[in-house]
Amino acid sequence: MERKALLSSVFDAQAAETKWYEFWERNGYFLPSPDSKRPPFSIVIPPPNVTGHLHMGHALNLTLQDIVIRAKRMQGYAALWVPGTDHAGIATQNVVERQIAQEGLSRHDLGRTEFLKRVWEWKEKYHQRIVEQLKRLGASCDWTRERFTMDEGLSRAVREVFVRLFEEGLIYQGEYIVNWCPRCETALADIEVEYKEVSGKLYFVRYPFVGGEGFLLVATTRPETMLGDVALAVHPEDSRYQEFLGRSVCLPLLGREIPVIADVYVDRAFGTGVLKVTPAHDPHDFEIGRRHNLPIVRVIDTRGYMTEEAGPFAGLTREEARRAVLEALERERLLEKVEDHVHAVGHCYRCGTVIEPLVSRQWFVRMKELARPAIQAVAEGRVVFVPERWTKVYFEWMENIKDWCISRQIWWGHRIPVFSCRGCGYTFAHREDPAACPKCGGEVVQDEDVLDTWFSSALWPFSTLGWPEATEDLARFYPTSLLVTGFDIIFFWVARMIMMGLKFMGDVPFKKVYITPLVRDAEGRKMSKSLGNAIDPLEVVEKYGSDALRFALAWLTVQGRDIHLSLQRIEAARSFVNKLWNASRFVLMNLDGFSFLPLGEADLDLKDRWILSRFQKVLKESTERLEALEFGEFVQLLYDFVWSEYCDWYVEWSKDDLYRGDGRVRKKTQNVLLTVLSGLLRLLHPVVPFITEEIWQHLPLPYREKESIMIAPWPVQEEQWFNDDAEKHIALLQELIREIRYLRAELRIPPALESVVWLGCEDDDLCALLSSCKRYIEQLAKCSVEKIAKDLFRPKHVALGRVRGVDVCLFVESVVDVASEVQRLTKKLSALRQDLERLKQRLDNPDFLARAPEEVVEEEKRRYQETLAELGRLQRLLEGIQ
RNA sequence: GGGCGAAUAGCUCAGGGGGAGAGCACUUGCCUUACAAGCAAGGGGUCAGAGGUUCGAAUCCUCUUUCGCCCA
Repeated sequence: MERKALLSSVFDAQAAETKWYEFWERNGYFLPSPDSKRPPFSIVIPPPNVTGHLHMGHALNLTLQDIVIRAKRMQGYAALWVPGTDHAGIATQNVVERQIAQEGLSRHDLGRTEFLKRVWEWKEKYHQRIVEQLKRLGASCDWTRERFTMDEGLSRAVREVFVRLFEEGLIYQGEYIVNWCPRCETALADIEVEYKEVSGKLYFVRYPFVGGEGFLLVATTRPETMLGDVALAVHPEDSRYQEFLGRSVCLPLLGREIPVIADVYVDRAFGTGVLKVTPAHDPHDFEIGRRHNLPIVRVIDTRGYMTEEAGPFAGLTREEARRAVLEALERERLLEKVEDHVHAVGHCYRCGTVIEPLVSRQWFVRMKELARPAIQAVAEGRVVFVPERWTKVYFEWMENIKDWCISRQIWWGHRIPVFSCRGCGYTFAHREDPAACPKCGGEVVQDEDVLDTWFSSALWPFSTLGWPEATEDLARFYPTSLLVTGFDIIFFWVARMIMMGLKFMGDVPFKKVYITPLVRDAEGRKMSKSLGNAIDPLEVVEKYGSDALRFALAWLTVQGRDIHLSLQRIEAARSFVNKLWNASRFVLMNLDGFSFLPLGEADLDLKDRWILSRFQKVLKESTERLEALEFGEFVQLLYDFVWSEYCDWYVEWSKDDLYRGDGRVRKKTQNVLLTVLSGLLRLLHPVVPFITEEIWQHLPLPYREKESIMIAPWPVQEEQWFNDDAEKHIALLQELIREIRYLRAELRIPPALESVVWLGCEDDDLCALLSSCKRYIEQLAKCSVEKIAKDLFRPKHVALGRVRGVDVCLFVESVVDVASEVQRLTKKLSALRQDLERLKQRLDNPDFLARAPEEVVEEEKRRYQETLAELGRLQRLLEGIQ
C-alpha cells in the first residue's frame, strides 16, 4: 500500500499555480506529441497587443482555448497551441509617443531610427508582462513556438505576401479619400472607424446665385468644410430645382463661383434637398466629384488645421474654423437657421479623435478577387462559424467588400517594401532591401509608410508555422483546427485570414471559428476603464485563484448571449473548487487498507452501480457538449454531478462502508470512490487545471496513471456501466429520504435526535428493495427504520408521509398535531389532484389519443394510473387521521 | 433606414413541442469527525403582450412592445 501525504485543509491556489505551471512547462507537456500517428489538433492564439495588459476579454478567450486544447491533448491528439503577440502599430506607437512626450519630446525630435529603438525597448519590457499574464491563467501554449508579428520570420512572410500581391496587381497606390485621424496622423481603414451618435446642429446656409436674384439654401452639419465646396448638387428628378441646373452660385465667404449639378446620390428628403459638394472632405462628395470631374480643394490638413485654401480661416483648428465660419455667415446674413440634429460621427478606434476624411495617396489591396474564394469556402462549410449566425455577418461584409487601405503614416510596423529610383523613377516591390535600381543602377528610396497591423495578422495562421518556408509544422498543423475570437474582429481579422490563407496556402486557415461572447459587468454594461466597472482578471486570480476565474467564465459561456460577470459568480465558482477539494480530501483521508481492486471483480452494491452509471452518463453527455463547444453546459453537467450526486449522496453513503465496513467492503468502496474521482478530475482538468493537478498528484496508484493529469487519458466511455434500474431505485430512495427529512424539519425534531420510522408499501418488490437498502435511508435521513412491511397498520403518535407507493410513519414524542398533519397531507393531495386533472383532460381528448405518438400516450396513461393510485392511498391515509 | 439578438424566480441566466430549472439573494434549523466557501428543509414564476400552427406551445410561425448590438 502506498501512503501519500494528505491534502492540506485548504487549497492554496497561488502556490499550486506557480508550482504546476513550471512543472508542466519544464516537462514539455505543452509541446505537441512527436508521435506522427496522432491526429493533429491546432489553434493559433489571437495575438494580444504586445504592450497591452490582460483584460477579461482575453481571460475568457484564453480559458476557452485552453479548455479545448487540454481536452484534445488528453483525448489523444497531437495538440498544438501557438502563442504570440501582435505589434499593434498605432496603439503601441501612441503609448510610446505619450511616454516620450513626458520628456517633452515628439517622435520627430527623436527621428525614425531612435524612435523605433525606443519602441523596441518598450516592446521587450512589456512583452514579458503579457506573457506572464497568459501563464497566470494556465494557458498551455507551446512557448517554444512563440511568435511576434514583427519577428524575422513573420516579417519575411509579410514581404513575400506584399511582393506577390504587388506583382499580381492586387496592390495599388492611389489618390483617394481615406479616414484620417488627425491625432495619430495616419490613414485608417474603413472598419477602423467607430461611428457614434452625436447631437449636433444642422446649419442652413444661403448660397446666392451668381449675377442674379435669390439663393439656394443648403443644410450642412459641417459648415467649416464649405470653404472646400466645389459645387452644389440636387437630385436630377427633384422638380423643385430643375430650373437651377447649370447655373452657378457664389460660395459664401470666399466668393468662388461654383456650379449647380445633378446627381442621384442626393437625398431629396434630407435638409433642403440641396447638397454642398466637398470632394476633399467627404467620401460621398469625393465620389460625386469624380463623376463630375470636379476639382478637389483641401481646406483641412493632416493635423486638423485649416489650410491656405481656407483663406482668412487658414491656421485655425477645425473646431475654431467652424465657429469663425458661422460668425462670418451670420454677419453676412447668409445663415438662415440652425436646427438640432443627431448624426453618426466617425471616431478613431485607437484614440477616439473625430475622424477627418482626407484625400491622400495611399496603398490599397484589391479585395473583390480575394473575397470570392473566401465567401465560397464558408458557403461550402470548409470554415464553420459557431454560433452559426455569425456566418451571415461574414457574408454581408464580404459581399460588399471595399478595397483595403493598408498604408499607415506611422513608423512602428512593417515598412512598405516599395522602392523607387531617384534616377529613373522606376517603382517596384522587393523581397530584400535593394542596393540600387535594377533598371538603371540609380539610388533607391523606400516608401515612408508602414503596413496596417492587420496585414501581418492576416497571415498569422501560416506565418507562425514557418511560412514561407515549407516547414514540418506547416505540413502537420495547417489548416488549424479552431480559432477562438470575438465578433468585433470578424472583419478586421477572421475574414482577412481566410482570404490570405486561401490565396497563399491554397486552403482555409482554420476549420472552425468560435465567436466568444462579450464580457460585460453584472448590469450588462460593457466593461471599460472609464466606467470603472472593469474586473481585473489578475486581481481575481490573486484573490480567488485562476481555477475559480476560469470556471466562472466557462460556466457563463453559453451560445448566443453576452456574459454578465460578477464577483458573486466568481465566488460561486470558487465554492465549487473548494467543494472539489474537500471531496477529494475526504476520499484521500479514508484510504486505510487501500489496495487496487478492478471494479469488474468487485462485489458492487446498489449505490456503487448507481454512481458508476451516473458517471458514465455524465462522461458521455459532457464529452459531447465539449465537442460541440458548449462550454456552459459542459461545466454545468460536471458541477451538478460533483455536487448533487457524488458529494451529496455517494460520498455520504460511502461513510458507512469506510467507517464501519469490513476490509473487503472498505476496499471496494475506496476503489469506487477513486474511480469516479479520478474520472471527474480528468473531465474537470481542462477547466480547472491547477487544483485537479494538485489532487491528482495525491491519488494512489494505479489511479494516478500518468505523472501529470495534463497527459493522462480522457476517461474511457464504457456503456456497460449504464444501469437504469440502479438509477431508478436510487431515485426512489432519494425521494423517500427527502420526505423523512421534510417531516423532521416540519415537526421541528432536533437534528441530533434519531427518529424511528416504519415504512409501509403494498408491493413485494418495493418491500424487498427497501429492506435491502435500509441503511441508506437510516444514514441520510437520521432515523432508524424499524419496520418495513406490507399493509402496515398505522400506529399512534406518528406523523405521516407519503412518497411514490411508500407510506412513511415517523414516530413523535408527543401527541401529533392533527391539524398540521392534515394540512401537510392535504397540500400534497391537492397537488396530486391537479396532476390527475391535467392527465385526465389529456387522456379524455380523442385527438390526443389518435394523433400523439404512441409512446407519449402510453407514458401519460402510466402516469395517470400511478397518480390515481397514489391519490387513493393518500386519501385513505388522511381519512385514517381524521 | 436595413439586419441580428434578447425578454423565463428579487438579481444574473440555462432550457426548449408532452411533468417550470440553476447560481446568487431570501426564510427556518444545524459548527453532524471532507467542506460554515458548508449541511438540511422551505418560500418564490398567467416563461413580455396578442394572434396563429398543433391533439398539445414557455418552446415553432406572425405581429406588437421594450432593450441591446451591427451596418448605412
